[in-house]
Amino acid sequence: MNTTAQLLIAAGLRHTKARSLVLEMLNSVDRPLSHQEIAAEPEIGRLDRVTLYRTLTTLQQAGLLHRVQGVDGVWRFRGHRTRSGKCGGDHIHFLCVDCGRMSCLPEQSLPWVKEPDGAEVFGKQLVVYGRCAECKSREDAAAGEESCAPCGEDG
Amino acid sequence: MNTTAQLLIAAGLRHTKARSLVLEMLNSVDRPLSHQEIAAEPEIGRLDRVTLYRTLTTLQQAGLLHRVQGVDGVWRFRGHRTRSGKCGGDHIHFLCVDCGRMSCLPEQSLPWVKEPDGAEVFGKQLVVYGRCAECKSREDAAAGEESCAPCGEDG
DNA sequence: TCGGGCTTGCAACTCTGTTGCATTTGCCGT
DNA sequence: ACGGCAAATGCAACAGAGTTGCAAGCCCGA
Repeated sequence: MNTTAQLLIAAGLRHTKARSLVLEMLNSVDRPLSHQEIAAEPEIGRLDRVTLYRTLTTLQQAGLLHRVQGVDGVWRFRGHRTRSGKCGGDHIHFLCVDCGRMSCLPEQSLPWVKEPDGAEVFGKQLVVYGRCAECKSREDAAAGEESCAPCGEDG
Repeated sequence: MNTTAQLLIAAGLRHTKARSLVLEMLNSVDRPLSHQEIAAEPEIGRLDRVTLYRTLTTLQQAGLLHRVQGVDGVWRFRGHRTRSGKCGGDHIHFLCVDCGRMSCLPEQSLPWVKEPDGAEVFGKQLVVYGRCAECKSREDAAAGEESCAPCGEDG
């Protein structure tokens, strides 16, 4: 019995193939992955799309994952217990709008926010978006051929 | 010639019916509106969906609007020049996950964020989500009939 | 007024995510 | 080990946001 199975059982969930695969994968990566990225793993890609969505929801509700949404409207999931230690998700995230990869900025926590009068706050998320170092250098290298203005948001 | 037409022309855009209607509406409301909410206006609802999407994009790129995305994945647009003054969009937003209304928290600006090494930042957005005062009191009143646990994110 | 080109409308499509239902499977008690 | 049942999975169909291609219409400058 490996750690993944233990985590599932400890969370009061049944130990199924889908859950093992997904949890195993998300706990082995140090950034939040989208449904698409997760399904790119051959083993997981063989699962039904719906099963994957439901598995992710189940694991998240059981407290084994957290999820963040990018400015592309896509949810990304990350295991709480990754190789580099625990990750509670309570920090800023960076999304590259070119390659779609999201990364955590764990040293920068979320600011305190005063909620509107009478409102109840469930959560908050701060997403910084732009171009990651890899995409930037790739595009800078190709800039000689054609200029492509970065389409800034919040104009 | 009213102010809306002047704004369009000053931005280098043609003065068309669709753009006037949309800009007029967004500049008369003090919170960001989704495509759906904008199309609920009878005059605007008569426009084609695609036209409305394209109009919003055009106005945003021309710097007359800014847009924010909620945790529901839907973009919301707000005019820069509303009744209550200018709004640059550089503040925290609150989204009610019950009624879907987004509101600005103008007195709370976004924190400074250190971008990852080598990355280029286009923008950032901080969205706080929960239940607004109205929805909360409505649900609290109905709580006697059936209890509905708020499904917390980032579990 | 006229014509070029930007804008709009229409149809079809993509992508993310959800719902209902039948089938399969994990798991617990025997 | 086995049987039953609830939970999990797979399948089909759907919903909603947003996009693309193309033809028709409208703005606006000449």
